[in-house]
Amino acid sequence: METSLPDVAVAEGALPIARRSLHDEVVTRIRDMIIEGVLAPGTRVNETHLGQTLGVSRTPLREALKFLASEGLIELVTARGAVVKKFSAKDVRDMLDVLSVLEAYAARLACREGTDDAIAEVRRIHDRMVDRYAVRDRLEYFKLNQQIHSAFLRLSGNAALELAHTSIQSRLKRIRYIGNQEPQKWAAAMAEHEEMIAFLEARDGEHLADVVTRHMEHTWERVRLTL
Amino acid sequence: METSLPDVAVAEGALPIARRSLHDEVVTRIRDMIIEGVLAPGTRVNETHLGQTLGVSRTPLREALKFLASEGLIELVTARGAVVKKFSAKDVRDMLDVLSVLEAYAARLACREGTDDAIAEVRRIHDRMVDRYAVRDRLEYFKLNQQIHSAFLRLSGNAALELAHTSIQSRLKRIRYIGNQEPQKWAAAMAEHEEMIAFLEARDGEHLADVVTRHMEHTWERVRLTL
DNA sequence: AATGCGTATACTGTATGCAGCATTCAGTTG
DNA sequence: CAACTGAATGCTGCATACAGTATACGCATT
Repeated sequence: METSLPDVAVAEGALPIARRSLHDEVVTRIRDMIIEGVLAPGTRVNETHLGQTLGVSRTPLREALKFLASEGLIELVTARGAVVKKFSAKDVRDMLDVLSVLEAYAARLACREGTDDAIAEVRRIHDRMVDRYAVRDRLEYFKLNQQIHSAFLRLSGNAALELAHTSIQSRLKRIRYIGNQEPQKWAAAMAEHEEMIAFLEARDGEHLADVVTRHMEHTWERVRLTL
Repeated sequence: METSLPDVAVAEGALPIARRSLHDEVVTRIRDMIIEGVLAPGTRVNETHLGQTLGVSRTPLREALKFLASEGLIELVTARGAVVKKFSAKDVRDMLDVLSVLEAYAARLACREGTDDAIAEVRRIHDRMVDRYAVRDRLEYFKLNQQIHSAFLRLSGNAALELAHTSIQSRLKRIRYIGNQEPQKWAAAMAEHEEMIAFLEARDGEHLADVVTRHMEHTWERVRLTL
């Protein structure tokens, strides 16, 4: 027997085949539909109809709706089914306030706990985002922006914090996507991001927390007019 | 026609009949089972079996599980079903930290936004809790304690804050229930609650935030040994 | 005896069917 | 003509049935 050969065929780098369950797939699809505005707030979701659109039976669809209801994106009314939640200006303001509190806390943690590698990874995403900004690719910019926030939260090493953040973020996606239309405001947001990454690399938690809070305040100003 | 009679028979005071859907009922039942320890962490949930226990078919049961998964109480593994989540000491510590941040923020809001009536209501629950403490009724004390925290969060008037708090609180219920066994620690927790209600009534947000943070820190000390 | 393979069993994932409630529209009555 | 009642329709809520996958056990093989 050739000793150099491994006993079993194990592909080191190979990840397990990503087998997303149908309801998981459906969850993200419905989320996207809400973000894109296909499912407008206040809309009553017809299970049979939406099921046919997605090519899925009602069962996994219903399971997905329950999941989204727990996230607060959808409201379940007894015997009347699922309704896409409508957010008032106050609701949005409240969510941004909570997000602000969470991110400020995450900022301090990230500067303390984040590994150099992980911070470098955030920098890489940031640079890609700068590229997208340079050519004014709004959709890609938006996606990378979301990625940065997620990566940033992950730096904190606090899973509960990450989950709470993700839940609110998911509810706000639609609104944030609509906002940020004007070039000036976009540029301002970009500048803040530059500040943020600098403080992160300097591991200056307090200043980073300040910028993050300010950033969220400005997000409100960018967004409030669209409500 | 007798003019004093109302045109239509409308019962002013009568509330609409509370019709909870089955899956909603199942959600709370499963939560309770986890808190009581009937469903131990790490347990794989057998849908057929649990369904028979609750006298429910698999459909609403599965829907309830999806809901709880979104809350983070249960983990969904593809083709292997639902597993009751196991929390490490770090997980618990992290959750308490986030809770601390959220409650400190809620404290400031509550002192600013809470109506006198609402604060009086919290006081009433508090007094009932004191009664239960006097006779060392642990279960009732525990329930009222949870109620106070909920009522307190509601004072803030921020729904997103409340939702985020509830979600984490729900995950911690089991652990908090086990903790607080020792008379000394229980007494200390009680004393902190006295402080809290006093600052709330004085609408002293800063001091209230301090006490809340301290309270959470002590909760960790009360709980850490049971992990 | 231990290991690997194949089959059987059991459980999850999805689809479909049925019952009950909400909504709407038409008929009826004042 | 207006308002109310009642039936018909459509949708949700739940149960059951079927298909696909994981797990466990036994058998064969080395």
